[in-house]
Amino acid sequence: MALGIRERTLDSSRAAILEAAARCFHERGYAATSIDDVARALQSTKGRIYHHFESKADLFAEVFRVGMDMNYAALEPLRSLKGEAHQLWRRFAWVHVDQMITTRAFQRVVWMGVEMHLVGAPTPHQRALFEELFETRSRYGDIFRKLIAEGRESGHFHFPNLSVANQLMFMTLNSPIFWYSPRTGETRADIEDLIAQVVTCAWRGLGGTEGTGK
Amino acid sequence: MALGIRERTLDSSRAAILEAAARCFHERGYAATSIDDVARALQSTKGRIYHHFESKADLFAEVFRVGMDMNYAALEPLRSLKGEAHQLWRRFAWVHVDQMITTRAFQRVVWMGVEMHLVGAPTPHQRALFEELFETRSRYGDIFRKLIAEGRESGHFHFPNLSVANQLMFMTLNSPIFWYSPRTGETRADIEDLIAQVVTCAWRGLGGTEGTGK
DNA sequence: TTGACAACATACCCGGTAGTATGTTCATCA
DNA sequence: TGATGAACATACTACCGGGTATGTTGTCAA
Repeated sequence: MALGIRERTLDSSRAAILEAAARCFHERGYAATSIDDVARALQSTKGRIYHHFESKADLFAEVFRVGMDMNYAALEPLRSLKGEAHQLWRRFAWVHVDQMITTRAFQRVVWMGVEMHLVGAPTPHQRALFEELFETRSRYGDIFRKLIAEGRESGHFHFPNLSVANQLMFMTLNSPIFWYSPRTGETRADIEDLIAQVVTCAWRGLGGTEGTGK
Repeated sequence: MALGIRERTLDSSRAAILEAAARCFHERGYAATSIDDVARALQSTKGRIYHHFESKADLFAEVFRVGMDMNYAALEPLRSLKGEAHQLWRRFAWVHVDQMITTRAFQRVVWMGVEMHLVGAPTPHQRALFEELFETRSRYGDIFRKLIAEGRESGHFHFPNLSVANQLMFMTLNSPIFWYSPRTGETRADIEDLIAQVVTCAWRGLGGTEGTGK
């Protein structure tokens, strides 16, 4: 049975709201963004948003979830790859940085969510929701943590403390969400050049032996 | 003439407010922090804060300024040093990271201020004030930018794009404001160990030749 | 000692915002 | 074709937070 207009528009309407919310949260932060702001960005009104989302915190959580889902989806094709950890790391890191650039509004929300922790989640339901999202985010981080730990054991990475190295690595890989903004006339090649610089910087930071990364 | 109680307490009272404001902004962000929050942190009331500061934005700006002042003050003893750029960079970077850790609440506010740009500064007076602070921050950044540019020319650093390298470097050096939190029983040696890891990571990221940094 | 003023505390105002209650429209289906 | 409900828009409420107006107390100078 073919989908009716309702079924076809529902997801796209939700998606449009999430997109606008991501942009607003990205630009102004969570607290400084009002639901009316998001509605204005949609050329719409509050009613539409509250029809699809229970609360502001819930909307934020959904943006967070979508952002994480996009990350997992982007990494998925690589999960089955076999090979040395440090080489896998480079491919994973590349995809991650690509995500940070191409979906940066959502990724910024993920960042903000991790930063905020449980501040501003009054109801138990919301706390549980966020706990679950943090868990998801944490498992995502573990993918990379595991790779650099293995890379160190195999002698391809060199750093004294795993947790610190992991923090510093993610800082570099995530950094485009703070300083990247699209330039007019920018090509895919320009972006890939940027990605390469970021990945190389993180690679070096991990003490990766020069030249063997690519 | 000896200072009266008023003169002696004025600065310390202002300083206490700035300290509390820095902590609140650090923990909850600018928009989510109310003046009452800061007052509560001081075991005090709004009246005290508005007696010393014109507005919330003004208070924030002052915290920003103090943070930047501390950075400049910390670097000052090194400004007269002569030597090769890449070696100077390491000493400057060390001091910078130390600042990020030991005065992280203020430094986080500086970060937030740069992030917010001019959003939420409605009056021309506030805009001008923030413009000046950004200018100060920008000049501070130029100190490092100049060093890594010279270090590249002398063949000690290797990176394709100066602006990108500068961004990535600062991301690493600033990162403790996001992930560092003091541990119980932590010694100065522990902190210096941390600083060393951060500086080394940034050094490597810049393509610094291994071993010559220390 | 007393007037003046700094350094607050208290009480209040008002605009903005999260959330709700109530229309309104239009597709779908019996 | 009329009833139903999804997908909104509109109108409203309650509250919070920035800012102000007005006490209150202690200090200092004359």
